[in-house]
Amino acid sequence: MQEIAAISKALGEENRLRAVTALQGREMCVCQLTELLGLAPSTVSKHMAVLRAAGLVESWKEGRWVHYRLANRGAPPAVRQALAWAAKWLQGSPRARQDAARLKKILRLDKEELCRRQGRCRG
Amino acid sequence: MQEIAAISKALGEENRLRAVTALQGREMCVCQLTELLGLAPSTVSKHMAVLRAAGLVESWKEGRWVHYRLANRGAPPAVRQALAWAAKWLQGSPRARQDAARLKKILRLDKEELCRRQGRCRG
DNA sequence: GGTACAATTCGTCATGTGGCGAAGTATAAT
DNA sequence: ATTATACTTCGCCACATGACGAATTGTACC
Repeated sequence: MQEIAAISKALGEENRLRAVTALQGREMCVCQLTELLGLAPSTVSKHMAVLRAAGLVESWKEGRWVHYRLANRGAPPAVRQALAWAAKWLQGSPRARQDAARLKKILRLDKEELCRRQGRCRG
Repeated sequence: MQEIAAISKALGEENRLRAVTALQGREMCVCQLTELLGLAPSTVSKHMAVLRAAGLVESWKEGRWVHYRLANRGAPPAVRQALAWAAKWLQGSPRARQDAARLKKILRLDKEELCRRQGRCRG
């Protein structure tokens, strides 16, 4: 029951739902998610930690970057079904559409430029 | 997206999951739920209000009693599917089993006796 | 080694949430 | 009308959570 509660709780927050939706069909690093969500990196990191603790996403390091993807393959059935549920009903949501448009632009930028846009590279 | 978040948030709490599980296939009044969950009536009432706001349960008055049932019929598909998901994966949970056993006994008592057991009738 | 930098962790704050008991509301019984 | 009672609302408290910036960590590049 705790596992089901953890999954539900993880999905019970708008910004995390936005992240999950953005990860539909692609991998993203934290800096891309940060740009999309418009939150501080530390905040995004915490959100992703919640999603990972619930088993909804998995992450791995590649150089300095940490990539996240949905835990579709090899995840418990309850998790897969929850993700499918969220994806299905968020599809038409205005917020999801809006994010999808912004995401397109973000994915076109390379990471250096992204960083510059966030104003954290001019040390 | 807010609706999906509200549904998830409502299900993201153990006692509310217990209530939803108990309502599987039956209606219950608040005093029965209170006995099952072992919480104060006011707390149970608040939990049920959250579930109702998310569209997961519906309630109606019958005399002094307020009955709750799952919002299966006529509810939005996202709600029905969420309830089905929760029911499916809570089935085997130890907590759910334990509650099911206690629930059997509670349902055998009539409401007067229930009230007496809760020690709120000896004004 | 030293610097740059993506990400996380830490410290802090404001707000949200779960819990209770007391007070209030609505309905039944006397 | 008065009392009893099933539930909700209100007021309060302790704790959880989302947000940020600062400090820390791990990795690449001089």
